[in-house]
Amino acid sequence: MAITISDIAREAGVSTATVSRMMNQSGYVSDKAREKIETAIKKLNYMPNAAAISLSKRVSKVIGVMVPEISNPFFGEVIEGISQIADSKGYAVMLFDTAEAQDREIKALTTLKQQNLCGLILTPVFDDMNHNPDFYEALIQLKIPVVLVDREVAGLDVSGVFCDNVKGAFDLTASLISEGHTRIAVMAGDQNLRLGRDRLEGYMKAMRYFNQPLDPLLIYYGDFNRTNAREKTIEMVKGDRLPTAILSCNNIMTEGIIHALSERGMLEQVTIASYDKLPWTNYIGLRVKHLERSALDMGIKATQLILSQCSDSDRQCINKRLIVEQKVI
Amino acid sequence: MAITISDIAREAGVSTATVSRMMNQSGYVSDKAREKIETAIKKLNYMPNAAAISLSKRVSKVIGVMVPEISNPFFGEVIEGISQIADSKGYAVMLFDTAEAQDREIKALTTLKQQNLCGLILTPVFDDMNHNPDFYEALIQLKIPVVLVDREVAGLDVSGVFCDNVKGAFDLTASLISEGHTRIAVMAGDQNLRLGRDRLEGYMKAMRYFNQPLDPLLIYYGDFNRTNAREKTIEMVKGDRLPTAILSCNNIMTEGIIHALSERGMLEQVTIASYDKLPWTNYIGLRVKHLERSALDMGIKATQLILSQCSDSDRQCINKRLIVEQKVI
DNA sequence: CATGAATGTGTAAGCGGTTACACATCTTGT
DNA sequence: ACAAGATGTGTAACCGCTTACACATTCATG
Repeated sequence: MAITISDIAREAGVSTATVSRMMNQSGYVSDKAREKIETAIKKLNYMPNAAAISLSKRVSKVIGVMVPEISNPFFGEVIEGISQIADSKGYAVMLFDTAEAQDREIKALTTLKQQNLCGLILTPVFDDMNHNPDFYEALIQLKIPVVLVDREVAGLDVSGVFCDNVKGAFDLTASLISEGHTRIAVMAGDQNLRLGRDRLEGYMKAMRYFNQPLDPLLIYYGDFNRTNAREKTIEMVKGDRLPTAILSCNNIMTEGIIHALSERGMLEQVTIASYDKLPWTNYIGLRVKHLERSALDMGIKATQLILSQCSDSDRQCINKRLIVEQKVI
Repeated sequence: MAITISDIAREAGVSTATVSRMMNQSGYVSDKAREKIETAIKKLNYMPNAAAISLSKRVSKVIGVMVPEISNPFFGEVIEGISQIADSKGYAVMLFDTAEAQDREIKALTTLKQQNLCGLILTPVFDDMNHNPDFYEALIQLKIPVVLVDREVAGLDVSGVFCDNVKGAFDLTASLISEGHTRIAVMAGDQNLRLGRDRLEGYMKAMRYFNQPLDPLLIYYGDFNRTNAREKTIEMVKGDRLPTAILSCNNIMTEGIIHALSERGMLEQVTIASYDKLPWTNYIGLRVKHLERSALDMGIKATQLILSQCSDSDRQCINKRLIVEQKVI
């Protein structure tokens, strides 16, 4: 059987209340008592039971994390950032992979609800409240601090760490234009996601801003996934008038695009610009223009945001909207 | 305030004990009572408090997962597999990233110990008990089911999901030999890890088995990391007698090797065989011989193992050592 | 029809902490 | 020297759920 607070109290010759007060640095504890308790804790190697604490305090030092795809390196890095901070502050991380599926998202939320989590870091499957009302209703009912990562949800008043998607796509497109490209195709992402719409908008904005013709035939609608992007690219290069450059709205689709072009032996003929980097292109000297931002940093910032909201006992904190830097490389 | 079991008991006109018995399908509950309770649960949308359950039962439906590097796609996939099974069985996953650092591993274990986890899936930083005695001592003291993934620890009597590293490296090497290669270099992994030694052994075994000369100058000691492998490869190709093939003992080092060869314009001249696949090579039509195994499957198997041990109340289960399939592609 | 087993239910004591409250004792300022 | 606050500590109720135990029924059987 594990050592309990009563064991410590007995060993130190004080009451459990005093031990508890000292553990929580709440209330008064004399130096003498403190010392005796510390000795007892060391001697018996006492570790408080998290469930008991959670039950009486109604919160635990556990942060919930929900991501739509763990094996996406972007989220891998985000989680790494979260884990770094959480670990160092003595918080644990409870992870849920929603696999981009709404039902798993809902299910995860119910599991989560039973755990007295101190906060939730979330990248939702859908960033539209109307698209997913049950989920968002349940989310609000949780009444715990929530921090969104990467996908902003219009109308949901919680903190978040995002990037400026319009600007990012604008900058990438502008960079292509400045290199003299005129026929620039875009592989847009899922238009059900705000982020997908914003990036497409950034592209269009740049085209207009620099007085480029906006050819609707150069707009391809992918859905952020690899296979689909590959198929769409094959379609794209089938015609006679090849684009000279392609803007890919995320790194996974970029892989599909590269795959398709490589199959056709056209990798040299088309310039690719990718939203988010693809580390491996560097290993083979394939220059892919991309927008770089730090997923690690996004994870770190999100965790700091959550922790500050958790400790803010009176819950008076204003929700913060952090925008991370990103630059064309 | 959340709905508790007493609310349900009152609503259904029974005692909390009956509600609890019905929730746990333990003891007798009449159909009449069962029905009334079910109605009450639906009506009030009751969700039991995990901390309370954990406190009274001394276990929770939470599986601990400790991996040395989340952003490594191999572990990403493992976690995905774990998450799939855990989710479907109503278990939550508590994740710890040890970042290949012993101190973080130890720290994670203490956090973990306080959580009444029902089991732990673990890929340790060091697979040698003597190398890390404190950690393994603490691990055993946990007295919960442990399942190792990928890194076997000699002398630690717990379940695990592994692959046959000697055989894998042997097969890869044999495949290179059968293609007529004679000067086959090997980029060995960290020799502090059993898995590193085993893979090197597989290479040597194959060379001997097929009567190939075993040139010690063809053995390079990497440490499973990319940058190091790149540097070692640059060294390797500097000399006059180039190897015709390189066996890389993991996929991360393979990236470093490809990087080095690509820089030198030698990618075509050397055949690469990699322990574990590199999905992206496929996108650019770069044929890299590799050993394929399913990380997803390893995660799934590990979770099933943990769950079967958790439910095996009398803890009489023998530890199982599962070996996953792998084949040269 | 008596009787022991099977079935069904409630009471109350935990699980390991937290914390309101009561009750000291020690400082101050006057 | 004394009231009033500051400091320090213990008692016991409570967090929400499980479960041993006691007590009722109902059922099958000789």
